[in-house]
Amino acid sequence: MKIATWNVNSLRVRLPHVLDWLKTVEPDILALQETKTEDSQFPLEPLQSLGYHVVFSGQKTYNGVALVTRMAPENNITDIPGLEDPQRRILAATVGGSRIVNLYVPNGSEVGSEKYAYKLDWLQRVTGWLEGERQRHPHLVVLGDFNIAPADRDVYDPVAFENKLLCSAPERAAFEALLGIGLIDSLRRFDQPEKTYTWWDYRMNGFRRNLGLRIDHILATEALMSACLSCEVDQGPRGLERPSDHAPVLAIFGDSAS
DNA sequence: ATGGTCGGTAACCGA
Repeated sequence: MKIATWNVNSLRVRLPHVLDWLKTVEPDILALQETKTEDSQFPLEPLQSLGYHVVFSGQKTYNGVALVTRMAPENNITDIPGLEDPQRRILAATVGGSRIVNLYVPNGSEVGSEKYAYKLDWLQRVTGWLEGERQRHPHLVVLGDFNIAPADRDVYDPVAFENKLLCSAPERAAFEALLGIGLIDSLRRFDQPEKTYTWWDYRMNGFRRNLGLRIDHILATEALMSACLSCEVDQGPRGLERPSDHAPVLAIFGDSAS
């Protein structure tokens, strides 16, 4: 079973990349963020024609999440108790017996800003809800754009980013709290190339110079992780013409998840 | 040199 996450920064612009990637990699589940598409405008048919089910929660201009799945998604959720949020950032579904939670965590704008406070509050509320999800679903995957680089090795210049957005102590503590409910950072279960990142700023030739951060993650419960065979970043799509500023992250699970 | 580039949408905002 192949499970992936990809912030596409506008699904309509990135649709050719997404379709090519689905054909090449053939994931069982692909979680998309920043679709930036109202549900009435969602490009459903091209994805369905590849044999996928699709559920989505979008809005105009900003945010938006989707799940592209081989097996039919069940018990879909786009809103959680205790979080009245018009921003479309959460999409959970049960797929093939596993609970899949796709998150587009708020960016936070700047440490100390109103958006930063919203980010931390959002993370706290979502983590509280996920604790219940973890109890209800032994096979739980939480994946998406977390907008948090968990440690200094996830940052191309840790000194410059010290206590800056995406790296501040409260954000990293929020990420640790998420792991604390019983989730594992799948990429760190495996050896990775030096300086493995998932996002590179469009400016400054960031990708060519590998000036990146690792802010997109696939977390899973130990019951699933014990069957995880690999997790890696696919930098290929980031090098295409008109790329997203994020690369997909892909985890592969064997059959023996128990 | 404290910039720079995208996407969405129509002068800027958000990332």
